[in-house]
Amino acid sequence: MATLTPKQREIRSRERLILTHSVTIIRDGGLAALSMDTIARKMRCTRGTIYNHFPNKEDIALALAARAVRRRLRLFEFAATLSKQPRERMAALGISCEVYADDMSDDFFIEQMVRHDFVWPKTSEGRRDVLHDCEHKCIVQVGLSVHDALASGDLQLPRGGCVEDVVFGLWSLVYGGLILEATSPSLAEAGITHARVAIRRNCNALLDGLGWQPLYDASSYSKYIRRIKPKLETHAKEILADTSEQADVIHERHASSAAEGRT
Amino acid sequence: MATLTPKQREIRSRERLILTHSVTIIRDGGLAALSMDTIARKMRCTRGTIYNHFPNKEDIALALAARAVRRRLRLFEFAATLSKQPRERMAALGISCEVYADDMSDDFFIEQMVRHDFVWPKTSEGRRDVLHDCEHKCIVQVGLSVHDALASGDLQLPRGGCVEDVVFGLWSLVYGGLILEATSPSLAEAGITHARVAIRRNCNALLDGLGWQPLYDASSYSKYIRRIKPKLETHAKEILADTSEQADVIHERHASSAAEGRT
DNA sequence: GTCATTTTTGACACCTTGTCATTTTACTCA
DNA sequence: TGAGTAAAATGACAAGGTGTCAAAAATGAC
Repeated sequence: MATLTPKQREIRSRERLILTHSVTIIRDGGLAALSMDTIARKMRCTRGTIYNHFPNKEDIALALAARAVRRRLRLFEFAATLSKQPRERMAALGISCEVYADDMSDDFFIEQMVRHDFVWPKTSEGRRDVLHDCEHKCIVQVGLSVHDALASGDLQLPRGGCVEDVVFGLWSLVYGGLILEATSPSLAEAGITHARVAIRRNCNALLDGLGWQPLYDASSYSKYIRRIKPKLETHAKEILADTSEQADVIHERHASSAAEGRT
Repeated sequence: MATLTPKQREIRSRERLILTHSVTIIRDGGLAALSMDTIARKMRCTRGTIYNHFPNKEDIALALAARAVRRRLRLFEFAATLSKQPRERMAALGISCEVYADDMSDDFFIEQMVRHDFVWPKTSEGRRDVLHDCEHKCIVQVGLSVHDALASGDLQLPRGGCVEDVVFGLWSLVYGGLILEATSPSLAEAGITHARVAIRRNCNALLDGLGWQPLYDASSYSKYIRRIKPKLETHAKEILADTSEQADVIHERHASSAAEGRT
């Protein structure tokens, strides 16, 4: 069972091919354009074949989302290595979100799309778990820097405050801000023309409000960002280029896939 | 043209009936359960009749969303009357968001749903404009309090900062937080069990970070919230009970609807 | 009560989904 | 190399949704 026949290898690689084609379809037609038929036509096979790999298109979207979160995690992990100072590391994590939304925008969008009522209820539980697991790890990663700040004394939480609340605040601010930027056409009209700048400033204001040392200093902050942003962008490209990661096969229509994929 | 025949009145009220039934359907089956067929069956008529009022189900959802934002605006406007002190007024606006998400949760959810790729592109431009207009007014409402704070000297913006950025920050924090609370199952798992408390604390930290006077004081803050939240809840109920607002008829299939609804 | 107008109807053509018996293909072993 | 078996690919199917439109029914004016 160790060696795979050519056919088996073809099938296995098709998993990835389905995802690749799906990304293309979603990119230039939105999630609405993704149908088993569209994919099948692109792959020059019939719908039935695709059903051998995924139980429905929602699960394909979820597989894409899972891959997206996995990539995001890798970017976060890299960002966390860029500085020893907790507040700088938080800044790096914040910027990595920007980079994620810009340089891995397909992934950024699919993550949102998958939450929707039309998609979420139809997805399979197993794959949902994979997604949650990665998400959790992302949150933990951010939490580590907050813990470090506490340990080093840079940050003192107010009575009743906890690490998770801080993480949640930054997460809301960055994610909320990016989503608003992406989906609220009334934003520009409301005078918010540089959402990114505003998000950065607001994150810093929040951390300052918590008394996180050293407090925000415009020049050293922007100097630091200028230094690390290119690194993050380069790393994002590397992550995107990395095709080594195995597609997580969960669904099985024929018993064979199970035997081949697990035991 | 001033007086309406019984038939005309029936047709006009049906618009509202469609929306009412749609809310019920969405509430206990999600937006995915909403189909022209489902509505027609509930209303004891055929799909064709509904097409006389709305060009597609997406526009029904958008009409619901527009009504939702209109209600949100009314709640905001009320919240703004609750205190003369800018920082207290900001708190009232923040709490009104909580009340909106809790006591007008159908409206809160439909607002999000409508943004989605499956819905947005299919909606009619006219109704999208109505939505944007209301949204804009909501933002302006929050902006007024920030301006007041500047005028009174309670707040001094940092070099390069602008009112809109502050509004955007609070908006991201509250909206982002509420959305995360509603859609991220990994939240609890990550230790964020009291999202509402966290959101409040983070908003205050953000305002403190900007130096907005008077700085956060736990006891006076919670005393204030205890005083105004019931008022907001009562007002929310009143808004929900108010059926007077005219459904904004935009779509017309028969020329008659246009003549009746506009000139 | 009749007639012109407007509304409602239901059948239509079209699309997408998920299933499954049947056909085709690939691998194994002689 | 060829036969047999196991697996995968196929395409036809039923179900269920959309949006349209000619025809039927209902309404209100006279």
